[in-house]
Amino acid sequence: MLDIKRIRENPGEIKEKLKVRNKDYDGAVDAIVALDRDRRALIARGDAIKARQNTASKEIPQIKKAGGDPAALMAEMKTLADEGKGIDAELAALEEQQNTLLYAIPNAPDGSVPAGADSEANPEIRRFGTPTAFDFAPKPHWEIGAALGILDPERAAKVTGARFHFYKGLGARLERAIWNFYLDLHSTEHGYTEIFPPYMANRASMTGTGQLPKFEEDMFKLEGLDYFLIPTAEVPVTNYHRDEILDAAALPVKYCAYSACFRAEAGSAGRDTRGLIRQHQFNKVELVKFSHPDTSYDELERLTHDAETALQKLGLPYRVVQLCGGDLGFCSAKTYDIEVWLPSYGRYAEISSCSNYEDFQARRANIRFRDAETGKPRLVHTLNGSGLAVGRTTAAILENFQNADGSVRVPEALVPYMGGVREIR
RNA sequence: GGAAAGGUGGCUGAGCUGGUCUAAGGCGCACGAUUGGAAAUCGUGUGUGGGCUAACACCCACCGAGGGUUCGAAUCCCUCCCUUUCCGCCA
Repeated sequence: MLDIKRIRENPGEIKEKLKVRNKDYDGAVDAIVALDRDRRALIARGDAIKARQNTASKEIPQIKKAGGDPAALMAEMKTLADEGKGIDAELAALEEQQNTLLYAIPNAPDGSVPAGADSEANPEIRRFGTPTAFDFAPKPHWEIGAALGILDPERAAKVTGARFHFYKGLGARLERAIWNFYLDLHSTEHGYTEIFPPYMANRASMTGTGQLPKFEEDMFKLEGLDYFLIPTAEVPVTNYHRDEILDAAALPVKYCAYSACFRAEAGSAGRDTRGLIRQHQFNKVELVKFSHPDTSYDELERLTHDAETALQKLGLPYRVVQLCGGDLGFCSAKTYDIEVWLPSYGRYAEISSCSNYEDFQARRANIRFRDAETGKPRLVHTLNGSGLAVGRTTAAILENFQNADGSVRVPEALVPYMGGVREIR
């Protein structure tokens, strides 16, 4: 969430920044400012009562000790206590209203974020390679997978339901090879510490990273427990340091994590219904950084390059776009999407999203570092990006490296992970 | 899942028959004194969040979390979470 002090002191600036998102938050900002004024007045009244209670409760034993009767003072205390409870209740109500509004306001975009309504307006930053050319009619990955007997959505629909897949044989091996390759790349060459997280997280964690309270319908919740299946490893890995003060000298703290990811995909009915692109369960390697505020935008550039390196090593053509205001995620101040060339779609498709959340998440999750100069705790900046989505990589490999006879070439970088297999046929 | 014992500041550890707790003592840390320098010793300080401030000062909250009893709760009661040990189950 945004800093209430920042909103209080400069509501106009916040309103202007939020306008880049192509939505109007003026009303919400004004409401927060008004609530904040009432709330602070109430705090002052409540604190004054508590101060009186504190002094009086020290006088009572002294009066008793001196042989006096504290009845009058105790009567005053009784009325003070009742008054204090009334104020506390009023204050709690105001705070809840204010938090509801604060939790519903997205992050203020960075100054470099261009205006724009949707993904059509995302500027392209750079490209690697060129869209794959074929001298035969290429097939979509779901047809390739079915023909090779390595992808089986039909049985997954029987066993579970729509938007699930069985991988089989070299298909399963390929998927596993990809995430192992990604983890090795980032942990050994890019300096990320490998983490293997729980696949479920509690409500406090989901609130800390921003999935809750706004996006509860997008997640799978466990019945009878306040646990949710994680939509990304970002949730457990970022919350790993929730309510902690990190050592400033250790920044940036960098983690990479493989996990299965679970998304309800409410609202995407009918979209990407075939193939591996949009599943309820998919594999992903996530990169997470906890950065000093002064260097977080440099860290975003590096993180994006780290993710791109994986595609370069695989030889997959891609491009990097910057998300415009209307396409920017709720928590993000700036996001680059990496899009891999997908022949069946005839366009580039998202395979990674790299974002600087600044202190928006850190404030919710209370993740800080101790400032070397002042000795005081400050909020870190959190960043994350896919490094990369595994299922979509499998799809991209099957499609971009398919041969006329239906076989698929295994990228050189993955051959060691495939036990020497160079071709899936 | 059952039983028991616990959760106190950066760490350790007392308090837990309600009011000198404004949370002792120790360790650690910071600064100062002492010293040629250091160790040792002595002294002072040492959290987080919030309110009000130009700032200091001052005030409020925080003893796992949330409620309750009371004029007053670290202390008593209730619910939940977590840790440890034993039992059960289990990969």
